[in-house]
Amino acid sequence: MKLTTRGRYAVTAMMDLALHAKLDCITLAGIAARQSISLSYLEQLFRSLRNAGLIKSVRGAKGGYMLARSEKEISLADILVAADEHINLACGGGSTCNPIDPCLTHSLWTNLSQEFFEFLDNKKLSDLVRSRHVQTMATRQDVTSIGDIPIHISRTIG
Amino acid sequence: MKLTTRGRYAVTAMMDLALHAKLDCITLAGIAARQSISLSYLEQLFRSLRNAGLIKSVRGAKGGYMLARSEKEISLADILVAADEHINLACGGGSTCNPIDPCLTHSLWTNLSQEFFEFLDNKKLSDLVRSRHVQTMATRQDVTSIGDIPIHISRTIG
DNA sequence: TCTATTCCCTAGTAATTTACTCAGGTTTCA
DNA sequence: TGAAACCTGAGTAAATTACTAGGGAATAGA
Repeated sequence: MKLTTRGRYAVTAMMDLALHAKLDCITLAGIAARQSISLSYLEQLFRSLRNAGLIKSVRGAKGGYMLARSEKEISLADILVAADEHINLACGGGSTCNPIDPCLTHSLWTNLSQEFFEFLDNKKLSDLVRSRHVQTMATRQDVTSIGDIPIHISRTIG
Repeated sequence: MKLTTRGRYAVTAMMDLALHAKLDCITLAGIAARQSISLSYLEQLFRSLRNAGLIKSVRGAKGGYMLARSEKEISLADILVAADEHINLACGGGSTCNPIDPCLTHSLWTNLSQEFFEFLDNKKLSDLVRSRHVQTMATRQDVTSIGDIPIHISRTIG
């Protein structure tokens, strides 16, 4: 049971938006630099987020992105679903499981998926950006991203 | 956020064990037939479940498998973890995230993983097999699996 | 109007993971 | 002894993931 990079990037990018696009829209290039995410990949991701109505875009020079609604009205579930990160543990519905003859665990997964969804839907973007850790990180990123010099530290440290 | 077939099979097979191996051990071939799972694949899976101490095996003719401990002492988390279905939403820890310079969402995923784990650890095998739906299914499978004729219904129905 | 900047879109692709199959063991009961 | 069952390692096709490439379209400012 894991999350793909896509889902993680989506949440990271949305938090970046919440932290930095308070008054004006911000560019994808900025997010890409701050969060060390490929620009092209982010572009694809942002199309999904935009289609889902979570963000709005301004085209052209001085353009960029900002949240389409308040931080309080965007949940983790909203973001993950928008990023095609379906919260669905259920069986695909192959020949071993169909409406007439469901598999032994069918209702188990259906119910669990629902519970997970509700859990994630109760975590709002506003809650996420409020944490101490995120606040510290955001300030640091504002500083270190000047000049777009990504800082890479070898994993062998520590 | 999804579960792989492996994790689903593991839970299905453990439920089958709980339902059918009450007094004596049961064969993998039986589980494979009842649950429409490939025998070879089940063998691999059962190796993991056995290594994790969830089931015990009896080799030789008349051999088979049974639960290694009580249904009440085996949780959904136990099964999923044993099946390599790690409950870990956290970032892999690439160059963008390390102990010194963690990514923006690092603690978020760590905490969420923990909450999901605890949730799944509270669901015991005994709870799962007690549901009405499972009881009905189990009885049906006892009957329909006689002669090992798998029943396949086209997905186009309905 | 031109040009740089930005979003927008489609298509491809290498690497990884998944869900198996295959081909043999080994152990035990009858 | 031989059938029934577990046990094991190796291989592999298909799907998925995490990107890259290469353009196009809209807009601000000169």
